Amino acid sequence: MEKKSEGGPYRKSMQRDRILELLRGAATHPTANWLYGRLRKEFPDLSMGTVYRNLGVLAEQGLINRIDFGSTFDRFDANTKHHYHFICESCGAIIDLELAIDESLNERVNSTSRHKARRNDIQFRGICEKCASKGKK
Amino acid sequence: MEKKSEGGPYRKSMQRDRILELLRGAATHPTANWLYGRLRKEFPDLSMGTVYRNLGVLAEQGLINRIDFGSTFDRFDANTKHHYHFICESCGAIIDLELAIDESLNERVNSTSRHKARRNDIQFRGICEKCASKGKK
DNA sequence: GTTCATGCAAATCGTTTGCACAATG
DNA sequence: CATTGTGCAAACGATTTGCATGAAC
Repeated sequence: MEKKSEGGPYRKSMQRDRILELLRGAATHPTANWLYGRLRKEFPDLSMGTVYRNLGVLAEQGLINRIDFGSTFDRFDANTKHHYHFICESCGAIIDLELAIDESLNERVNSTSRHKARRNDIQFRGICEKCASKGKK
Repeated sequence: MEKKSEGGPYRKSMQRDRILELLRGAATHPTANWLYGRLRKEFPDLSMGTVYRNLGVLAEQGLINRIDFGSTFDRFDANTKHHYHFICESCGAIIDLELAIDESLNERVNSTSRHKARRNDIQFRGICEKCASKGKK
């Protein structure tokens, strides 16, 4: 609802750079804890506080998005252009889809109700490519 | 990911009945805390534990759904048939839409990727009827 | 009466924050 | 050197759980 107006004059930090790199390289959408586990190998005494603080900064800079549906954990996404998600019901992965954004869906809302829809987000649920090929369920 | 297989032989309880009634009567999607505040008038020494436990039971029975996007709170929904949501960017309300479910969207995913989509959930964002009529930007 | 539901309080979990020190510009 | 970033630990807020008592069947 509110806007945190702006971002200060950020400095460079190894930890932050690596968090962004990991997020950019990740096929799915890591949790803070996954990043923490990953980064602790490079920064043995990294703290969760640092991970969260940097995720906050990166989000403020618009370099990543915080997404949260379903699970108890927040997940983070370095793909900041508008896109839909696929959630695998078998392995839990959250995958970015290439599918074009369909703005015309907004008009369905606007013509059948008095709400003014400006944007829509879709999560598809089913079995992801990987799980499907494993024949898992 | 996991399935909690089943629901035991539940007994009747005033508190649970009222929680379900309140959820059914609610236009938007209450949080546990809203229910707690509301119910404390009828059950002065109600505890949060009871609210959460009952929400869990109702969800297990398939009578309500737990939904959580965005906010820090879980919200609950007594409308268990598949439907899309509208989230007001002005007042934060989460509103059920009448809009027909569009299964054909799944096919777009299935033809452009190797994932198998079975279901899709859409959240529209914008300004709700109420806020729009108030002229609140 | 046996089992489930309750209220209470403590515990848990993910996330945030205060602080003193280290690193950046 | 002024300020931002860090690690640590404590704080936080939402949710969960253990336990003794009370209600449902």
